[in-house]
Amino acid sequence: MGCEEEVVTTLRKAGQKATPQRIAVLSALRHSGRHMTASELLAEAKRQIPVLEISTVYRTLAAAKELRLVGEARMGTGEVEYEWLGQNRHHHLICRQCGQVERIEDTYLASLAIALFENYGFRADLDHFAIFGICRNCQKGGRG
Amino acid sequence: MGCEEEVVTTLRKAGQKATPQRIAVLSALRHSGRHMTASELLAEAKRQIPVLEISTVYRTLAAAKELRLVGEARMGTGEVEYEWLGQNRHHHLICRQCGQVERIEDTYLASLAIALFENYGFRADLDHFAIFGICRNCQKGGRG
DNA sequence: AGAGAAATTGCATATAATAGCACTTGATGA
DNA sequence: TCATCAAGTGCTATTATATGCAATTTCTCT
Ligand SMILES: [Zn+2]
Ligand SMILES: [Zn+2]
Ligand SMILES: [Zn+2]
Ligand SMILES: [Zn+2]
Repeated sequence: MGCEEEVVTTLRKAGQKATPQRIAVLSALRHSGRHMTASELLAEAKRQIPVLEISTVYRTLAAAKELRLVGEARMGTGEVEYEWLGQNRHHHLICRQCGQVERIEDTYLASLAIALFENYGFRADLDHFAIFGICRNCQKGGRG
Repeated sequence: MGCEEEVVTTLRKAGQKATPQRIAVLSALRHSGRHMTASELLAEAKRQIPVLEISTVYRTLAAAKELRLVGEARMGTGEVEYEWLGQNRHHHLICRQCGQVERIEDTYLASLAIALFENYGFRADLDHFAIFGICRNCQKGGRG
């Protein structure tokens, strides 16, 4: 299934409207396969919808986040980064010193979710975490 | 040790200057023992330093966060909430449906930190997390 | 106590993100 | 196909946070 079709069916299934604006923004994000900021998405989606407004981009992303289609993370740059999640879940380790970003799979956070459910009955949505700290290299005194 | 003295010695030990502005902001936060927003802290600290500016409050909090004296968390309200950490570490579970906030001790996140260190050599700073999800009550169909 | 360097502040301004509101559009079903 | 109506959009205004810079203040050293 292509980006557009998946976006359209998912929105409709959730009782939301599949507008050209949303389709343009979300399929741009899904298609890129990487983190993108709201303004990057605006620039990209404007190629299809020239009148598109940044507020529509934000509202689209907020709605898609509710549906857990996209994840967001503050990676330490000024702007929030968004990413298409679909079924997959992953997280990031960010070094406070050298800025290096490492991607980690969901395993570690998944076991946290299990522990929280067993102890608090809380069903945690650990979709896309940014975890700050010091990387292996910088601990050794390296500059990363 | 009172709020002010602890703030002063910690700042000096870290090579930072203990200005009246910082002392007022940080000891207000420490003294309150709860989450406070930047504007609440401005209002409180202005009682001592009437000329205090909101930008100074933000810069003070950013510096203290670097020193890991204070934690910040986005709890789903519009504003970032700050809290004095000192030596203690805790986290919060926030229900996306009813808004209930539960406080959890550091245990769960501490074992995540251990796993990340063993597997990636990454020393994670899991100071003060806000974890969103659905609480026990709301899962049962309750309104929380 | 006083000089000097460096950090910090106030002020003005910029940027990121959100919200209100009137108008438009997509989905639904006759 | 068309009427209906809630959801979504553009536009504007607002809020929260960050930054540049000149003036001030703290700390250190003498
Ligand atoms: Zn990611
Ligand atoms: Zn590093
Ligand atoms: Zn807290
Ligand atoms: Zn709940």
